[in-house]
Amino acid sequence: MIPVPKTTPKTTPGKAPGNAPKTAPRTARSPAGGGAASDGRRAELLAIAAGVFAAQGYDATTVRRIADEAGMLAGSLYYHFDSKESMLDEILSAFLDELWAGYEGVMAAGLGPRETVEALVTASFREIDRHLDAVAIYQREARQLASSQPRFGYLADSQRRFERLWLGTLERGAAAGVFRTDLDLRLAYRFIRDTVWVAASWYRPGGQHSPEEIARQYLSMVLDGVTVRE
Amino acid sequence: MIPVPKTTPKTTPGKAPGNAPKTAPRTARSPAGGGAASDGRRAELLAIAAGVFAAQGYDATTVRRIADEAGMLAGSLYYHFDSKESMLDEILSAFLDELWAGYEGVMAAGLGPRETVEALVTASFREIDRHLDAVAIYQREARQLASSQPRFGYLADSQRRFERLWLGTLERGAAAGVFRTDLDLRLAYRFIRDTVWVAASWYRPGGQHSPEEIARQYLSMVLDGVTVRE
Amino acid sequence: MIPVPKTTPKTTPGKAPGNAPKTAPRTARSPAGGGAASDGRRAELLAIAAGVFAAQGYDATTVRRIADEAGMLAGSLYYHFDSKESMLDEILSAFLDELWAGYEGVMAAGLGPRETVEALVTASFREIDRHLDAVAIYQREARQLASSQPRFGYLADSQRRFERLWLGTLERGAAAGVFRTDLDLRLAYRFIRDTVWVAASWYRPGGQHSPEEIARQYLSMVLDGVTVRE
Amino acid sequence: MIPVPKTTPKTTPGKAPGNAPKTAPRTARSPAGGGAASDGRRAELLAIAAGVFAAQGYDATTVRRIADEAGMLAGSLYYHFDSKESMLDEILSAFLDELWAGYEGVMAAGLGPRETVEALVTASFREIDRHLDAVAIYQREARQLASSQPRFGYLADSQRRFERLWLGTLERGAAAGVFRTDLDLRLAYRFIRDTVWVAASWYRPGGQHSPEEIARQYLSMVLDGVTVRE
DNA sequence: GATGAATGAGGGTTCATTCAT
DNA sequence: CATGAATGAACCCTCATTCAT
Repeated sequence: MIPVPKTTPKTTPGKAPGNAPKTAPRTARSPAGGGAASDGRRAELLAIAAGVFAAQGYDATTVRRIADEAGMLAGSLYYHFDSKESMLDEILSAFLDELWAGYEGVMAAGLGPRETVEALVTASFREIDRHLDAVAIYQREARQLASSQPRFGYLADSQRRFERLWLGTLERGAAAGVFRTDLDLRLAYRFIRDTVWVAASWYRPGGQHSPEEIARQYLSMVLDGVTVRE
Repeated sequence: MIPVPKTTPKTTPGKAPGNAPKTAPRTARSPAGGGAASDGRRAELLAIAAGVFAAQGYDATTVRRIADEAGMLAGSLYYHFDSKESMLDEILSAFLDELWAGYEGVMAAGLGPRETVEALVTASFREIDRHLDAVAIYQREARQLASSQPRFGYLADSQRRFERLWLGTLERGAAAGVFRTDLDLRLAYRFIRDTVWVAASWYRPGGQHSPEEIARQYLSMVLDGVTVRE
Repeated sequence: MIPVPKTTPKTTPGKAPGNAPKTAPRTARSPAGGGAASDGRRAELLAIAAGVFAAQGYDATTVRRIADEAGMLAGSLYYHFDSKESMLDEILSAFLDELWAGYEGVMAAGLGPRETVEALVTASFREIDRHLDAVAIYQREARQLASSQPRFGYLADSQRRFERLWLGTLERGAAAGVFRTDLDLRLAYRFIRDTVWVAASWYRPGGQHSPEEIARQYLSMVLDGVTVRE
Repeated sequence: MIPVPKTTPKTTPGKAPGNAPKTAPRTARSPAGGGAASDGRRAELLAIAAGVFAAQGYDATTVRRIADEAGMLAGSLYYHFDSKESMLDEILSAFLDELWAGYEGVMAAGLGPRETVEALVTASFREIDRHLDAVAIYQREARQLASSQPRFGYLADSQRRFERLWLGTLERGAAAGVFRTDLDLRLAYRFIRDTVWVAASWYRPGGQHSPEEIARQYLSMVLDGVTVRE
């Protein structure tokens, strides 16, 4: 059994802390009480937007299309969001926030290298299951966004943090004699990373395999290979 | 050593045969000499376009940007190509043509399952090395193009053919006791496929590792796993 | 000393009589008490609106901006006013009403030509002092409003009435030998008119000079010139 | 007679030198030979735009309206200009360039204070005659543009330079005993400045009076007053 | 082969206004 | 009285594409 702590919602933002919470519409004085009422609508709209972004690509998605899907007019979206870009921003940063919450839970558990890898991969597949659209969008757009728009600098930050976390784990494992030492670890890192996340391109929630089951099989291949061991 | 036949340039179009050859400009008065003269320019322009498509995404790329990069005005591109879309089309189909030429060479060699997998993966990395931009474009745009534009139906065809080829090989290997039988083969197929092609997202030609070396390490991980075998 | 009667608030609308008084909210259930209660709020809102219109221009001013400044939401303004345009209308017509009240007081005093000019100019500067925003708005927007929107026809009426009043006074003065006769009187009229009103573009209430002091210096220049008389 | 040197087109930009010349369309490589061909069209379009801006105000003018007036579609304007704002920029800076060329000619002539004032006023009326639309636009929009858009900072620069030039001349005149010393010179400066430029609001080229004739009468009023000197 | 100028469709966004609560 | 949410029209601008020269 792979012990993965339930996604403990510590405060571990993927985005640098201090960013605006991005919750309330741009009212002069937003209503007291946390705005729990309109938050539902916001989340709903973001989910719709994420779906369209994931299906058509961010650039190819028109704001009118999102509005159509939401049963409103294009202009009405601007009551809830500043821009198309800010929708994308919220989708991606919400995803990264959750992802990192999960990862930190794993790291806090103090597991051995192999168990850490298993837990991280499992957590990743869970995140793919929960944030499929966001993951797909991330895969397609992150590189370009991170490199050309300061606003999305946190994507590059997250990337770097991600690499440190994984490389560190692999190095620990290699040093401990758990992982092979004849591999280029950077290559191995990319191998595992891509292996996991690209799954978002074909994974459909509610399908044949649960995220955990997929994680188990992926881990089995990654850790032990696809050939028969004599 | 993994024996992979040199990419034999048989006529094996990724696109269904019968498609227009897409070589000569559409002008009534095409340049004398059978288009051999301007072919260099065409290829040059396509390479430029592929570079921009790969870097910015197809939708985000403007025809003017391509023209700028080529030192001409946007309108001038239309002497060489029917449309932006047809540039994309040529880039992708040229890539698939070459890819399939390589794969058919492998299959014609009649190797065993494991050796076939090795040869296919190596051929794939060679293609990534030679057609990096096209591969990147393919990764990003293929799904959407295939599903929404009849013109790009050949992408879906190729995808299906690709799956048959790989699944067949894996099944042969499983039946022969070379590959593990406790895995969902479809999952394994996706695992290997993605693992290989996503490499295009970070691979840079002329870097530290040759395509063959990368292929060797990837195969080592895929086939034998990353953990130490006792 | 220039004798100018205190702005006697006679009922002398700049707008043609018969126009709606524009006081009470348009609601069926208007607040009890005859609207006296909310009149303060109305006036307050109009002052705010006038300030923003003057600072940014009518077109460039958004209703939201006014509402922000008033600490309410844009839609809430529509409880008090029919439209953005009607705010402008009220601001301008209130200003013109007061202005004409002052002018009529002057004319009723039956002064000589020179004294009339002095009194009119002084009254004008007083109005600039009291209705600075309205004057600035008037300067910037009146011509266009008057010529393109029937609703603002009273602006053109006022303009004509204004010209008659001034030209008449100048003609009386020329006939009486007080004013020079070698000038194009229409030119002189425009000269004086512009000279006075443009002051609104730099005048700030509560500054170094009182309106009366400014009027005195302006009159001195207009009547006697800036060169030294031998 | 007031001796005013013909507007000598020295290189005296109202805008800080080093600004882009703003002439050629945004071609990769603009045609050699100075682009004299398309410059005509640019100038034509700018004149049209200036006319509409002057008549309706910048904010109230739609790009479509300008295009209509030019017999083209709105989008086509963007082949010639970067934006609506850049049209405004070119109109205003071209006007200021010419104005300052004229002023420098006057100052270079080394006239006495009174003659300098006469020459400056005459030059101003000439500029109003030649650039009526630009002057009208300037009057209406300059303050706001200068204070809120860095791009139009040169408007504020010009304003300051203008004030120095005029105030200096007035001070010289006062010191020389030509102008009255009992006036607030800053007030006198504004008086003359406004008096002249607001004329743009009613002046129509080709009308009854030539710019020089209007200048003469204005100067007569400003310098000597409208009352009869005994 | 390439340019210069234009088209026309559409895209993101703004904004005055409405109205149920 | 005021809010929250939405409307719908219009706006500036972009861009693939065309075509006479």
